[in-house]
Amino acid sequence: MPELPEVETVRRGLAPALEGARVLRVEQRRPDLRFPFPPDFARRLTGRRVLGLRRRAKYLLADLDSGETLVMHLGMSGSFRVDGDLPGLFHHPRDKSAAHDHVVFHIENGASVTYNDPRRFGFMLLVPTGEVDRHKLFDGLGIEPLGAALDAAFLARAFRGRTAPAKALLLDQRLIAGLGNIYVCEALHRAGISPLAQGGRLVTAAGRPTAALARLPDAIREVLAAALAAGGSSLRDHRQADGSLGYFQHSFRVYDREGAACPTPGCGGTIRRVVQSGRSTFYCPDCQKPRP
DNA sequence: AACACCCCCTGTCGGC
DNA sequence: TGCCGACAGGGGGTGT
Repeated sequence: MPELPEVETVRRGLAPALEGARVLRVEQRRPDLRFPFPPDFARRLTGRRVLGLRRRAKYLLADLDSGETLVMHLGMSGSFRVDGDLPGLFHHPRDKSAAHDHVVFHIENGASVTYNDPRRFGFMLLVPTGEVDRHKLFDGLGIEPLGAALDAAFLARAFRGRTAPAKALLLDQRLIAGLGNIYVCEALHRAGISPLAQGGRLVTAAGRPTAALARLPDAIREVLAAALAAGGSSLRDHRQADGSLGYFQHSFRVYDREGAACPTPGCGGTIRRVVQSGRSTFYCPDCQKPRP
């Protein structure tokens, strides 16, 4: 599920249950996810109050009154479920296998927050709050794609001289942090840029953004904003924390649409699927330039 | 340094 | 119906 719009949607769903509330009890049902849980994981959370729930890139950060921050990443298949009768929350069916309910946080307001992750590519860490930015995972992270730093000049600096394809550069979390396979494909289509184009070809000899590259910041912002407004994308029945389904997948223009007509007005092309760096890329060979 | 590839793990889906 | 390979929203690690 989780690229920036999905993680932010999860954050918004969990915040009412967690922010300002105290953790009464934690069930940690296995020793590890992608990585081992931190030593004394449950004990270090028990009795702690959650001061705030933040997001950085695709990470969720729960700042605790102990001075530690619970760092959570959802990997490919992680999701949270909130159960309880807290105002603003509601029960929803446990439609995912309880065999993959790996962590349950019992909150003093009567809610419980369950982390489910079949593939276990997600993970949880505890890091001193003041050291999060210096942590190995965060130190090299790139800019937030919805922040003011994303503009054509930034992309020109990032892409200049690079031979890697534009798709790979946009997926590189050290440049821009938060985009994933879906929204990179969607943003490149909206900007009319081929995912196969070498990054450096989108920058002039003088280091200026080409016209195509100059369209990319708005394309990224627009697709992320639209996805956020839709509550993210729900593939394979992934649910938001409150049990509802995001619906941006109905607005995909290219992702998972191989063989479909390109939605660009007057284009007439057909969406293609290719593999780049081992992952599917969807694009329109007719309106995404330059052609490979 | 930059890039390509493999891997982690489970579930699902399409083809035969 | 059953089996089997391909593939899935991420990203860390390694080899060239």
